[in-house]
Amino acid sequence: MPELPEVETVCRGLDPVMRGRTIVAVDVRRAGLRDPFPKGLAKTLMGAKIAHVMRRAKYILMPMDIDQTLVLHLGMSGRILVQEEGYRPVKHDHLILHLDNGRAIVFNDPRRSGTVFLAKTDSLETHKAFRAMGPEPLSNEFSGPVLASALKGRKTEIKTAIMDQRIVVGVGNIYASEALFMAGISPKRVSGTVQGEKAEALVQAIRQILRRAIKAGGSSLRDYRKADGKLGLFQHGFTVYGHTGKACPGCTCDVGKTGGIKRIVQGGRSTFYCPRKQK
DNA sequence: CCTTGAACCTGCGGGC
DNA sequence: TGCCCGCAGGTTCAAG
Repeated sequence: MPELPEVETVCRGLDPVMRGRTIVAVDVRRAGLRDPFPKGLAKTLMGAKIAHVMRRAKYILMPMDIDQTLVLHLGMSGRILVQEEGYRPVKHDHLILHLDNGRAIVFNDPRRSGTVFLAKTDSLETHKAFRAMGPEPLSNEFSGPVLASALKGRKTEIKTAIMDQRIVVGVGNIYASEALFMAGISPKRVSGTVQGEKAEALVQAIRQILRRAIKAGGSSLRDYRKADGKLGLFQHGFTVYGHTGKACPGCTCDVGKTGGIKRIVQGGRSTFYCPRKQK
């Protein structure tokens, strides 16, 4: 499910509710998700005060006053909702944090591809999960030359490369297709050939698409919800994702003849693009 | 080191 | 109605 815009939206929804709050009860409803929950998770969290909520890549970080940071990842189908006091758990609610303001923070994930772990706050960046990560796409550390250099010599197709979190973080299957369309680059292009102007265009496209998606509160296809339970709206802003056979904007060609937007599979994932506009 | 493909898990929609 | 298939926003691991 969630790519950078969705995770960012969830963090923005959680922060005002959780900032400075103390965890007064922890409901661990199964042994783990993709990975087992840390040993003694409930005991560790009990009584801890959350400093604030922030995002790194597609991870949600909750640094606490115990020198540890609670780290959550939503995987494919995860959501985190703010509920009121007296909330009754439903199917796939796996972890619930009760706060001293009466709110319940509920992590629900049907496919259980999400994860929850604890990491030392002062050495977060050296944690296994973050060590090899590429730059944040919306930061100054991400630029045409930086991307070009990361892609140099790579043989994989560009679509696969920009979803590789070591190249740049936060871009997933939807925004990869959308960004490549915006940049006019074929998803099948050998990534090492994306240099110079092409790399610059792709960087600008990735930034633009992610910013616009954040403004819309992310994209709700099936599972994803904002922390208040409402839908994101950027799915209405897709140009190519899921638009197989439709004309792309401004395309004057006859869709009946050209087939319009095409769906292919790369690395086991669907890719959508316009073979005429993307080279 | 790079690249590829499979695996993890549940749910939904389409075709028969 | 039921069954089977393919598909779904991510990451990790093994093997070549």
